[in-house]
Amino acid sequence: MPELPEVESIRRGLAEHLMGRRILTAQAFGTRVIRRAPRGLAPVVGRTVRAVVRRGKFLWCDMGEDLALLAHLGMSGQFRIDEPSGSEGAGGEERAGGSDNFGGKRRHLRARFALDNGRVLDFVDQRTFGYLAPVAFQATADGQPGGAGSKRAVVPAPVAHIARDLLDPYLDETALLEILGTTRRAMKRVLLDQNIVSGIGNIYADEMLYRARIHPEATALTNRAARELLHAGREVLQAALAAGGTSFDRLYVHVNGESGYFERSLQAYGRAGQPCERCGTPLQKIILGGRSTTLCPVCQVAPIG
DNA sequence: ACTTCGTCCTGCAAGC
DNA sequence: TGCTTGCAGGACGAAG
Repeated sequence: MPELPEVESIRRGLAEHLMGRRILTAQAFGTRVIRRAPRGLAPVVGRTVRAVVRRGKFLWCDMGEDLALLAHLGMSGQFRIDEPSGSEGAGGEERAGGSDNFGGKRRHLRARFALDNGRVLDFVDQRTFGYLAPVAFQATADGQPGGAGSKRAVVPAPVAHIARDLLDPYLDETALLEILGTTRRAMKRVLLDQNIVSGIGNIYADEMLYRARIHPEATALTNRAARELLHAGREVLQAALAAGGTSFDRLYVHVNGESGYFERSLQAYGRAGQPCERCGTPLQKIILGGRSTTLCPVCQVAPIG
């Protein structure tokens, strides 16, 4: 489940390989990957990648002339850049679980782009929650003129409602703290709401709340707790980002969906039943908003103002 | 207007 | 052993 750190790592890898590259051909396999692309992938053919940009878990190639190739990885989407089939070097495959056919049409291949440097960009996705769509740009609602030090942004239209993330220097932190302090929704729901703060998924939401010692069902936080949550959140994201930057191979834009993740440093997610690293209490698993949630029933409390 | 819920999809794990 | 069932997840549209 790629969240902000993973998507940012992928963005960097893509930028390295795609900047200035022209797309010669674009092919979608099946219709699901282009379900949000009325005209399919055709609009990007012949266009050149000017930049690779991210907002929350969305990323896109800026193709200039009011065109973006928008991508969401869903749960299992991967980008891969390969040499032309048949010319791959021997012994280059060392990845655990690397059972894909190399050179031919690999399993779960959803789209393929031919680049002007002879390489191929593949979009691979097992669970098909990801998608690609050539779209136009639109100004965001955030950064109201005169707003607190925020800057207007222009993003692909389908992303205009997505908030900035915790690592975004233009995040309106005052407004976010206000929401955290007054909301009547469970705090984990708020963290997962991409319209409030973006980039956080089920894994890092649990981590942030655990580290900030805040119960996932806590509502309106005290100012102190809200600040603590943002602080813990930034630490979690930055640590994961630092770890993710090291897992790149030359031609592989993405870490392997399973093994490449930053699970080593996770203290809450997926550890239900195991002892809390702080107090030894077995971590508890609950369902919140239809999503599995892991927490320490002793350490994590609902701050009452 | 606001919040919650159901849906999409596939592979793996657990249960009978 | 082989089958069925359940679970996982992000984001969106529908329903409350």
